[in-house]
Parts: sequence; C-alpha cells; structure tokens
Amino acid sequence: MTDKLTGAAGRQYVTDAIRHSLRSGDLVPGQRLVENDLAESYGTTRSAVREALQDLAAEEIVEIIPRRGARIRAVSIDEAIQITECRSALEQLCATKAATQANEAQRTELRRIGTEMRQAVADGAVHTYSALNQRLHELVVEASGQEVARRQLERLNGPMVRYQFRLALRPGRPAQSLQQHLDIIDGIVSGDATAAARAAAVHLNDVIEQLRSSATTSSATAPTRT
Amino acid sequence: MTDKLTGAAGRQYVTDAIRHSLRSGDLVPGQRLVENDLAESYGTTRSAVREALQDLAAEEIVEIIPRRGARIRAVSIDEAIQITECRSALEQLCATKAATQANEAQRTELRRIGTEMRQAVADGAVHTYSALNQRLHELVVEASGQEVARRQLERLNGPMVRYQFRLALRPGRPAQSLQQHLDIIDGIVSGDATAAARAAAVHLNDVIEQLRSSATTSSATAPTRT
DNA sequence: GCCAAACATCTTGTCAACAATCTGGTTGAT
DNA sequence: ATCAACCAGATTGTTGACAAGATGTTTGGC
Repeated sequence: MTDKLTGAAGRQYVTDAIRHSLRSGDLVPGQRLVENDLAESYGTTRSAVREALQDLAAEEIVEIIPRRGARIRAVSIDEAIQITECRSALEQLCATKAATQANEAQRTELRRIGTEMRQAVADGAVHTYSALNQRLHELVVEASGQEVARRQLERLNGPMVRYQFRLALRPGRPAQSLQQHLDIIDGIVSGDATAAARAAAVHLNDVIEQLRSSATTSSATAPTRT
Repeated sequence: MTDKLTGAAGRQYVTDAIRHSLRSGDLVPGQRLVENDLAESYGTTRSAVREALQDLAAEEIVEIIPRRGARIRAVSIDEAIQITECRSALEQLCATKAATQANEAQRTELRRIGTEMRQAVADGAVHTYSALNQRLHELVVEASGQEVARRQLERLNGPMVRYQFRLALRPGRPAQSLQQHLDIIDGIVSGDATAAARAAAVHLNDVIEQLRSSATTSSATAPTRT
C-alpha cells in the first residue's frame, strides 16, 4: 500500500474515485455514502471525505441531507431530458462559434473523428464509437473557445453518466446517430455556423427522443433502498 | 446582539452576507477574504466561514487559492460576454418553452410587467425598471418549467452583479431595451414560441453589444490591490 | 543605498475528540 | 397483535488546538 492520502490530495482522490465508481456502476443512485467508511476504504481522513462530498454535492452528483448524510443522487428521466435540453442550447452555441473560430488543427481532428466514426460503425465497435462521440462533443466545445459554456456542460454531464451509458448500448444506436454527428462535423469544418448549430440541435433532439422512449421501455428509476 | 450564528445557519448567513456586500459595492473584485476576520465580524466560527467560502467558490463568486486564501473573483469583460452568450442560449430555451407552458397566472403577470415597464420608462424610474427587468427574466424561466436551466442561470448571474449594475445605469438604456422586453412578453403571451425565442436572442445580443462597447468606454477591470 | 537571507507574524490546512442527532429494534402496556 | 415510548448503536456536526505554509520586515553584507 502507498502512503496515506492526506488533506487536499485525499479530497481530490476521493472525488475522482467516486466519480469513477459511478461510471463503472459500482455505485448506484440512492446508495448511502458514509464518511467513515469512505475515509477508511480510500485511506484518508474524514475531513477530506467530507470536503470531497461537498464538491460532489455542488456538482449535483451526490445529495447531502443535513444530519442524514450523503447519497448518490437519482436523476429522473424528466430531469435527464431537461439536462439534455440545456446541453442542446449550449452545444448549439458552441457549434456556432466553433464554425468560425476553430483553428486548422481542430478542423483536421474533426475530420479524422468523422472518418473513424464511420469506421467504428462499420466494424460494430460500440466502445470505440462511444469514445469518439465523447471526444467529438469535447472538441466542438474546445474549438468554440467558450470556456464558460465548457464549464457549464461539464457540470451538466456529471449526473448523466448513468443515462449516457444506457443509451449508448441500445442496439442500432450508433448507426442512427452517425449521420447526425457527421452533419455537425461538416457544418463546423465548412465554416457554416447555421448548419452546424442546426445539426447539433437535430442530434440532441434525437437524444431527447431516445430518453423519452426509454422512459416507457425500462422501468422508471427505481429508488434503490437498503 | 443576537446569539452567535453557529454551523449550518452561520454558513448560510455568511454566503448571503457576502453576496449582499458584493451587490452593494462593499466588496470589490480582488479583495481578500480572511477567514478569521469574517468569522469575527459576522459572529460565526471559522468553520462556518470556510464552508461558506467553498460554496461561493463553487458559484465562482470567490476564488480560493490554496494556502493563500479567498478573494472576490474579478470577471473580465471577455468573460462577461461569454456568460451572456450562455444566458442567451438558455433563455432562448426558456422563452421557447414558456410560450407553450406558461399558465394563465403567469401570462397575466407578464402582461402586467409589460405595462409597468412602459410606465417606468415614461417616468424615468430607473430603479423600478431594473427591478421589473429582473422579475421578467425570472418569470420567463419560471414559466418554462425548466428547473435545470433555472439553476444554471442562477449560477451564471452570480459573478455578473457588478456588470448588471453598470449597464443598467447607462443613460437611455431603459428606453433602448424596453421594446426588446415587450417583444419577449408578446411572444410568450401569444404562444408564439419562435417569436419569443427570437426576441430573447435579440435582447441578449444587444446586452452583449453594450458590454463590448463598455469595454472601450470604461477602463478595463482594474485589479484592485491592497 | 541596495540586495539577499533569516526571522516574526499572519493565515490557512489538518486533525482528533466531543456533542448532537438520527435509525432501527426492543420492551411493555393495552 | 398493535402501538408508542424508550434505548443502544451508528453517523454526522462542531469545535479548538496544532501544523504548515506564505508574506512582509528586519538585519547584515557588499
């Protein structure tokens, strides 16, 4: 075992660890996060854990109820839709700006992502496609130079990991979104701000549709009790 | 003197107090916030102040540098513009939804605000107009039912108080924005989502223009040193 | 007179013990 | 058998003391 992670380092470590556990499914919504347990299992002190939990609460990943402790926040489908609507608004903004602001390196990477996405769909490489998808959205924001929007989007995505996961695994989903992604890329690369924004809107509307239909398909987010 | 504000109560009290001091100009960007001093002057403990500062840092109102303490964050004009661009994107979303989702009470209040705004401009009542302006933006968001956007917009406005203040006092500003506000109201009240969104976009583009021109008029945000 | 190193002071970061509160189960009366 | 009051254990909240780091000042050398 390495040294005990103390103070600020521990704080960062714990937030990262929890975020990661959430992504990998080790933590489910509703699950209690007991300060002492976390401190022990991560080899930190309770203060570090406490502060980490505050950070995660600010990101709305966990919910802290006074005197009752922290638990992983459950995101209802309705809220997931609202989050995606906000993402749509902000990503349209970024796509618009990216179309005029992106530099050559960024345009080149966009084109490359487009090619690789086509390839991934042809190969049925779901995981690769998902990674490219994420990189694409990141790159659009980066190329727009809109730092404020970047931070907002980061925040919005925090509580969404669960749903992103669920959607990406739907059969036929990559094929369905491929053209939408390519349209976004085309719009930006060709410098057509309006087209880029419209393509982003179309794509995110489709994501919202998927969320809506998943509301009826899968059971509603069951409150996971102990 | 009342009792000492301890714990969670103190935490809330301190965040509110600092927010208020910022609004009223008692605190200027760059100003240091020393934990002990704040604790003493607000009659709280250092822990409460510490947590309050963390909250304010999450809202990007203060900036915490490790081992160096907290200070009021300075917002550059460039960042103010980015913030307003995000506001624009999100308020267009809200205006769109409000046009179809607003209930009768909300539509009635919107109409009333329109009338009172006209009156305030006619009377030259700058302060009244400014209050109506704020209420209008709030109400649009409220009527949209978009809770996520509401929280995002709240966060965006936190660091902006200084600029809002500066803009509202420009001579002739109310008269200039009146028509834009009335257009937003009309769009929503008449249920024309597209018109409402477009009106919101026009209004916020104009705010951005104002910010741009204020960049050349007034001196850039001078780093206020001790 | 100017610069650099040592120092004193101020300020934040960390921790561990203690207090307050909640939870769930047990007991006893009806 | 049901319900309410109570009790024990678990968990979070709060505090004060101490450690560690930054800042500004003084001192000594050149």
